[in-house]
Amino acid sequence: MATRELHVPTETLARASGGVLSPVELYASRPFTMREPMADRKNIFDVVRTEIDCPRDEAAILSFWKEHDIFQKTLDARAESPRTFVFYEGPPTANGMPHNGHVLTRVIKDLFPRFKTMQGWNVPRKAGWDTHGLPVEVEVSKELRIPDKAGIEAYGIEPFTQKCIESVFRYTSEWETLTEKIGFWVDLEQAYVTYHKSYVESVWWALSNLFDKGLLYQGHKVVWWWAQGGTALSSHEVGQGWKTVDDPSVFVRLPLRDDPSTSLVVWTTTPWTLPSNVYVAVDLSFDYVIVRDGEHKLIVAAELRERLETSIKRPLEVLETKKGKDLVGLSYIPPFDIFYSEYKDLEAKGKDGTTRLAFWRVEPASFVTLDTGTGLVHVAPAFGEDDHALHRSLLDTYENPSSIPLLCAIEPDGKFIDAMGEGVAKRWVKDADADLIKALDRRGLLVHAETYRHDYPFCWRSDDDPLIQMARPAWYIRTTREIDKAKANNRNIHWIPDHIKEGRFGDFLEHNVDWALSRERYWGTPLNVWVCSQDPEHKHAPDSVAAIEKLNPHAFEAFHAAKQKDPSLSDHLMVHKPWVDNVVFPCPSCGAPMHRVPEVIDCWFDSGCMPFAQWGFPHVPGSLARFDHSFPADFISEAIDQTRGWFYSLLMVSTLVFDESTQKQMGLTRVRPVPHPYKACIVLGHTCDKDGKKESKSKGNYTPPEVILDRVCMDFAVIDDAASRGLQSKEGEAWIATADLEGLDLTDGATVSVSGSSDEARPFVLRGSRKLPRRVVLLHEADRNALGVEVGPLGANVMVVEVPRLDRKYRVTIEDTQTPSPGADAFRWFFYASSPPWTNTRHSLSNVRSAQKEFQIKLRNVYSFFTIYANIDGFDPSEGIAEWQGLDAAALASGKAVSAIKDRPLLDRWMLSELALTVRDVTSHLEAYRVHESALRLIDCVDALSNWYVRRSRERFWAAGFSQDKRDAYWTLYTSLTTLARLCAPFIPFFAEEIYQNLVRRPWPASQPLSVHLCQWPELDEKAVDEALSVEMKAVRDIVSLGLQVRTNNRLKVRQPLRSVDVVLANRALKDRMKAYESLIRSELNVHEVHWLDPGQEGKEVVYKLKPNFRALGPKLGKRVQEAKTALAKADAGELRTRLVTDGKIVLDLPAGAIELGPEEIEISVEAAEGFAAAGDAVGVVVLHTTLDDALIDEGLERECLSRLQAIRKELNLPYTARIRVAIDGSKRLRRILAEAKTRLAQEVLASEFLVGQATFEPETTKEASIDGEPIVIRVLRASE
RNA sequence: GGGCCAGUAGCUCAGAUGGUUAGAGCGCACGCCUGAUAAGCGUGAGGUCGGCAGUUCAAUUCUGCCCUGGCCCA
Repeated sequence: MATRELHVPTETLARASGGVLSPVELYASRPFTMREPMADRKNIFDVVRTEIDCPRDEAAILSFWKEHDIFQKTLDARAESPRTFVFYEGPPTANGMPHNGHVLTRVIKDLFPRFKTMQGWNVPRKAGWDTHGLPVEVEVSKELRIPDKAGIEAYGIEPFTQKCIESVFRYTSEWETLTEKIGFWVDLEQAYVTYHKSYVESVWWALSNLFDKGLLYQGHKVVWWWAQGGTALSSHEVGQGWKTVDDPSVFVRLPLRDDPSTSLVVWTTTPWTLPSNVYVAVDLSFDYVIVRDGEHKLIVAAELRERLETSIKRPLEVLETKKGKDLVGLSYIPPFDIFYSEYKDLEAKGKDGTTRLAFWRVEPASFVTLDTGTGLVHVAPAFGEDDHALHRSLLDTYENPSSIPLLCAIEPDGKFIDAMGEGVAKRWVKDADADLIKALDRRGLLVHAETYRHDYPFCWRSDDDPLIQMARPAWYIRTTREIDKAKANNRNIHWIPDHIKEGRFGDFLEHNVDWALSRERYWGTPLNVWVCSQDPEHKHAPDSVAAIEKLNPHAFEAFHAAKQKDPSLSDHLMVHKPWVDNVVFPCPSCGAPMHRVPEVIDCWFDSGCMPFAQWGFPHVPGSLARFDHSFPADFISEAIDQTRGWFYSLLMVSTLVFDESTQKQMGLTRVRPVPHPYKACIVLGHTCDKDGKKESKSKGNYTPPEVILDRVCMDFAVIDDAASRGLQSKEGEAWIATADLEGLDLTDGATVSVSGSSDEARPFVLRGSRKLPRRVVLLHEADRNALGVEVGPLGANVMVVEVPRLDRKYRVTIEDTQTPSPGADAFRWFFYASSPPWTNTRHSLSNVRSAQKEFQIKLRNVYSFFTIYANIDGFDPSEGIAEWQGLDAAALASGKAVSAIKDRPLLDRWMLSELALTVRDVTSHLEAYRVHESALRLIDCVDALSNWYVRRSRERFWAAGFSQDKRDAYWTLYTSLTTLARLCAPFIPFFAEEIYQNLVRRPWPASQPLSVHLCQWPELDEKAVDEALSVEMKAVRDIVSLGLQVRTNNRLKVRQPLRSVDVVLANRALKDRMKAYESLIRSELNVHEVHWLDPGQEGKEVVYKLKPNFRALGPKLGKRVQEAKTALAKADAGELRTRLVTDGKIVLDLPAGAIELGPEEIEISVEAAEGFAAAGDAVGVVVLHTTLDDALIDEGLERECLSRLQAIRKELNLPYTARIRVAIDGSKRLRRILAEAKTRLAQEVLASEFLVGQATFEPETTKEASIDGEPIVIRVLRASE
């Protein structure tokens, strides 16, 4: 027997001080071979190891795959297939560590390509990396301690982008390791990278295409602006930073120009926007009142008057009521006059020929509400989104929009312009609020000021910096122009779950606004728009470096020169800032030099170009064919947060770029109809902790993937009694948070291995406490010394994220060395089986283990059972057919002495039918992307195999000799296991491979495919399907279940045989078909006879119950159905039932008259009467005859003896085939029984000598016992042969 | 604040086009089995199907409102 080291070598632990071991290191420390011989070489199959250690087995499989390049072989094998299944890999960013959510995504993504490959499709799987964008810049800025954009400029954009390139692949090795270990087969070597020159040029081509179609334009966009960083934040980033804060809330009076004694009252929580005020908005239909407030008259919404009264604690007498529409057009004096003197008389000329003042007018708007404020809304188009929209819509009605400026009193750095004057100019807007309020008060314009608590966004990376909304010049894609096409495209996508189509995604398209494309940043695809220095209306969007060089062959000279100086300069930087900013070429219209606009683009646009940019289409030679071959994708999958991300960018780019004419023009072989670029999309939920909370690094409520994949261990910061919140440390004990204890799937009192900075790992008793925070461990002083650790400077206040990075002397690693991690298959299976993929998944080590036990371990037990007996019996599937290929029905039927399915025993036919139905169902589920359903179906099948087929067939495998019945059993089990191995292969590729290698490759090392992943997907064996058999077997299992229930209730152990059982079936039609199952029922229930009773034959142990068939009678009787129910319950059920059988109908007297009921309208159930050894449910009633006679008791005693003998065999730890010598002595009765049963027993327990009475040998073991009061002495010696 | 999703046994999840006894697995309790044995099997307890109204002969299922969690958006 091979032995296995259960402890982790100390040198491994020592190396672990740098963090979690890489798998390569980890597995290198474990010696093994692919097939570790566990038993005799002559065995046909390897014996399955008793202990379960999936990480170790999976590592062996991984190296097997690597050694034989199996992934590549699966691609090669299908390369010529006429059917291509297209999968797009949504690029992750590699500048963060992969987490459980990525595992979910990757295992779902992996499932379908594997399935389709086995079905014979060609499935290219090109990996990709998303490398651009603000997160990368932020990461690099942090590292370089650069606070803002000015800092980046000072540092130098060129070295900065260099740093960005280095940063984007910081965690690549972690990603690749994880990808490999979870068995995600994707072509990492050919991965596309969004910053690569070929990729950028593809994106340029797409943008150029949109530019030519007039879909790219420049305008203003109100953005959430991080003034300190000088950048806009994406909505996603804004979403991360909302906080509840107190802001000033001011009510400001704006005197009417024509009647300064009357004022509009507006309300705002951002006083700093008041200097930029341009309009006041009202709702046309609201009522407004003019009220008296001392010497002033104020205008507010009627409904909000009282609230204002309460705030200012003064009565506001109503003088007059007006409609909103009466206020429209009034002019007022703005609160600050920085723009007033210059623009107060600026006129706007309407397209209708009218003339009006451009600014400081009351305008109607739909966004005015009566929730807060005054019903009069201060509008500053430079800031609010609604404000800006109102401004735009007014401009649209003017003849002279370009002469109407956008008034803005602050600079992009968030500071006031000089015109604001002393005290306010150059101040950060939020800091100036108080002074602005004071100024308003001084000038008598402040009606009221208070504070207002609300949610306000802050910068997610610098949470002291509030964001401000601000209109910025920006480039847009005019998505709204083609939104109907996008919607039509969406309607044709197969969304899983389908509510995404009309729900979240449809909704998003419904409220579509133009795509704000540009970013005022550095590390991104540069926007390829050049503007003429003579006439800014001349713009040009070249689609590639070559196109630029055509206009100016020296355009990239600066880059080439730099490259010559420093050959390590990445070629990809050529198309990035700052190099591309130096590119100048003559304007095609007038010849003047053109310069590029400064912006880069939204990196979501990069990702949306992935279907063609991954091939460098259309510039890279051969890219047309590759793109043509892989457009659109059959399948993509990402988490739900990609709805507005990748799902949208893909759809929108494809819709806009690849309209019919572009497809034709670019030379695609055929025009792809919608949907494109993806036909089906599985939308995934998020992974949560076991309490349903989102996994979070800072909270520590996540299970690191390594714990599932490698070793059950975690790092903890060391604390002592001083920081233990009252807990007392004890030598040999380690106290941690209960949540962490559960996270490791351990219970209080478990023994674990703890290692510190000294090399030695020591055993500890683990204790859980609710008082401790996560990721700290309380250790006794003596233990701290022994481990070479001490309390860190932060004590118990250390942050969870910091723990793994603590110096080795401040932390320990706690490991459960007893139980290996569940491994990659378990990780995968958990995501398939635990819940539908779009619901949030509660992930934890114990949940993963549970799911594994339910399926993989059960399958493993059956597989193990098979190898044990097949080896003993010498069952060799390859006997006589050494060149066998394939495993389908036809092939399997050709094995030696294989009987046709129809000739096999019932149980075999049933199992093969279940198997065939599983093939049918799993195939159709996968074809429709129903992951969870297919997993459930597999669980059912394995359960049927283990829990019924093997259980009921065990005796057949134990039988002496090699009868046809035994052969049938082996072939059935062999067929089931090898079919399941293939069905499971996409789900649990490692274990499927193990089964396959052992059960298929070992008998046929040459002729069968090298790997299960090179096999054909199982074909449905129609001949094996027998649905009636399934129904019948279900009934049998129910009957057995009832019988066992009766035994339990009456304390009749199964070892004691009983004379007979009576069965009354609810469904009489089943009765005749049940005969065939009698022997099954007899042996399961250990009874001699089964009697199938007709209704009426049963005695008092059965009662009938009648009730209406509500589904049938409800619509017919309406309210009276309840009366019928009462009447049926009261009636003599037995008699009515008989009448129903004889007459085919009954008449029921109801209060409102008699009614006639047919058999379809009544439900009859049988129940066991009280006081009998009987039980019943939907299938019928089972009655046991419990009287025992001497013969039955003798039989029971014989079985007892057998059981004791087998127990002794087990105690002696005998091999299954070892012979023994037996001598049994006991009471007279036992001696008689044993003498009669001698031959049978000897055969069962493999006794070469079976004596009743005294032993003639020196026994190895002697057992004295008493069976039901009968004394017995058993002596056993293992036989020499 | 708005939208979408989810809420069913201690846990993880099924299910029901509205039909009167709501299921499975795990866990727990009790027991069985002992040639899959650091396994296997059975039985049992455990649910006002998130809450409140409404529609209906009948609601866990349909409708409305509310609560909790998650995500997206403001």
